[in-house]
Amino acid sequence: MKKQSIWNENKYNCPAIAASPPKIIKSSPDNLIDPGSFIPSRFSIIGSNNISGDVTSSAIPAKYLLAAAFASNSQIANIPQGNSLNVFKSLTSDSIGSSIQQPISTFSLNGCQQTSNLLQHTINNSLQGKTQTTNFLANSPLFQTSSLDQTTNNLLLPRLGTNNFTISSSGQQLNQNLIDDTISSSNNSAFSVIPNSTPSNNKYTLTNTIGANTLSNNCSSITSNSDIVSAASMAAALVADKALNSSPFQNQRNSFSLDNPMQSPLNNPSLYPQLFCLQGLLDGINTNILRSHMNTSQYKPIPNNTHVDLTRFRYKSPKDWTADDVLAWMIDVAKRHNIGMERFDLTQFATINGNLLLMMQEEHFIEREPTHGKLLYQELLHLISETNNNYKKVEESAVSYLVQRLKEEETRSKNTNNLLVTQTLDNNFGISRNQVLAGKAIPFQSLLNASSQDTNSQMNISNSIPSLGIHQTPNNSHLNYSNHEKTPSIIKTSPHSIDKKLNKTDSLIVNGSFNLQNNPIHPSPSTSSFISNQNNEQIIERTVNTNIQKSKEIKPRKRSQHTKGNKLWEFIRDALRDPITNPSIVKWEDPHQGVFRIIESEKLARLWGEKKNNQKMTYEKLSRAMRTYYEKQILVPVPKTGLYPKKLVYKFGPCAFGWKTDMCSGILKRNYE
DNA sequence: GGCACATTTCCTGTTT
DNA sequence: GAAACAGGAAATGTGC
Repeated sequence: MKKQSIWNENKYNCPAIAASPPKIIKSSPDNLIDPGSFIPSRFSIIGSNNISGDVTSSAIPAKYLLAAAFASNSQIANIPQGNSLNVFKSLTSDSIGSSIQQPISTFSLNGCQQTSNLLQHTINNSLQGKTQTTNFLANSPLFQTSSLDQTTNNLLLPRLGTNNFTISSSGQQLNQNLIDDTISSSNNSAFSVIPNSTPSNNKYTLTNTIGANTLSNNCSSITSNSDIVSAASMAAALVADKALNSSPFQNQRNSFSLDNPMQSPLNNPSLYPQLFCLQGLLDGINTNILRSHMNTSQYKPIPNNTHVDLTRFRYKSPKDWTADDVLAWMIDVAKRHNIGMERFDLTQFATINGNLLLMMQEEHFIEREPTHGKLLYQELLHLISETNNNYKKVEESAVSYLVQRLKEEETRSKNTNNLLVTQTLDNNFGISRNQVLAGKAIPFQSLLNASSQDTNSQMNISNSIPSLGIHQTPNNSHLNYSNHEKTPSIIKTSPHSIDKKLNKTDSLIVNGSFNLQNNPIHPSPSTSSFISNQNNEQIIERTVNTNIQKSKEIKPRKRSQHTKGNKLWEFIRDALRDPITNPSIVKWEDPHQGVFRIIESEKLARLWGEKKNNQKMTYEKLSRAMRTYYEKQILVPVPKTGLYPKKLVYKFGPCAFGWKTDMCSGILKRNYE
């Protein structure tokens, strides 16, 4: 008998459902995913709204279902034909209690090679999903409240005690084994199915508790396992909605409101096509597949502390990396080089933190990871080099800005009050005028520190700085980065002690600086310098702004407020974030490089015209305006190398911000102004 | 009213 | 040949 589902197959425009339920759904890029034999073991599904770019994933076929399950700390089981079991997950704890999941054991398999491929593919995609989901959720203030437990901070919503979703059912028809499976792990599962104590109407209630607010949705009957999963995916959609509601992207979304049932995912599945595909995928699966035969003792829940934030390392100096960050970095390397995780021995690095990593030589890497050690070493060198270049860029920008301003001031005040200029610089930046004019490198940090100490500043940023982890010195003179470290670090230890630890003296760190291929480079910026979110950017910008105003007391130059609303490039940037316009009107070619393409040029122009109340806007005019951005470095020309389409492709430049967090845009923005 | 700014409009010439 | 690109020059709307 065909199952009656709460999801009407004809109701949704879902490719996976449109045809008869597929037994096997091929999934790009490797066509390896077979949902018929590969499903999450729990209903721990993180929903993904169709936000584009670097915010979250944009598609959830089977692989993302798995990815989501993985991201939400669910175990993943592969149950091939014959009900044999293949489990892959493990914990590799380090001294601080963090851990990372990776496959450790495979049991007898049917179709061994295929399963192995699936496993690898899934792990890769799971990690990818986790990163993206984390990125996405991390942008929501919802997850940044002070009530977060330290041990779960930066983790996904469902891991938080006050943010649990529960699907509580009052029905009798749930598969008892299914209930057993899910209820036994309800505390760790994002979405749990819990039988209601007063069975009556075969309904389940989707309860979303976030803080003090509880929202309940009464849903239809559950008659199959896939109904449960569907319900979980709706819960996932609600998670996404909650996150979006409180996120900076809320204005760019096309979503639903719980207050308006007609906009709920139940009634508007086109907004959540990925989620609504799940049932279609799972309809092709044996309904008894959901671990109903498993012994739960084989399937212990993963502890709460098993999440690793796979993006955090990007915002830190390598020397500040924890062991988790090191592992996350390795995963990133593996992903970028298409190295299967099962061929990447993470355990050998499980207790290595950033400091130790920086002390390791190539042979240490190779020792621990014979196959890819060299690659890891080179990647680390590259990262350090890149990091320092970026840092240098900020410094240079700040310095050149100061030089420019100082020269202006000097010209202006030559006949008036030369002392003022000197005092202004000294007071505001803690640096000497001669130092600036000599083009001497000035630690960028000193700009922040000096400014934050200026009690006369129009803007008090001192409260903001600690929140970013920036430590201030009592002295506003030239700054030694090592003064700002929270804890004593091995970086400050002598080469001798380094030698003791690794039996080598030649490391990447020498006397507080990264020593890169015998070329001394800039000292490592403190952790704070690597925090590159928009808040920081704004603070940097404000800091410089404040100082600009101070140094231009004669004639303050205020920031332009001439345009109504967004500027053109901001409009395009926002369009790239909006699922309504991305990818139909604009889309990313390479979100990491900031390369995007205009798909529907005239439509984009029309939208821009609507925004500016100008019905005569054309792409020709819009593109002319965009070309003015080349001069300002908001856009940079895209090389016509054949890498990208030759037409309608643009690239954000160093002075564009917000398309991807960056640390220097605030400074550079001021600079071109 | 003057100014700065961010486009907008129009144009010619070039490249894809 | 059409569409897009490039960039000069002047005009425009807005906010200060």
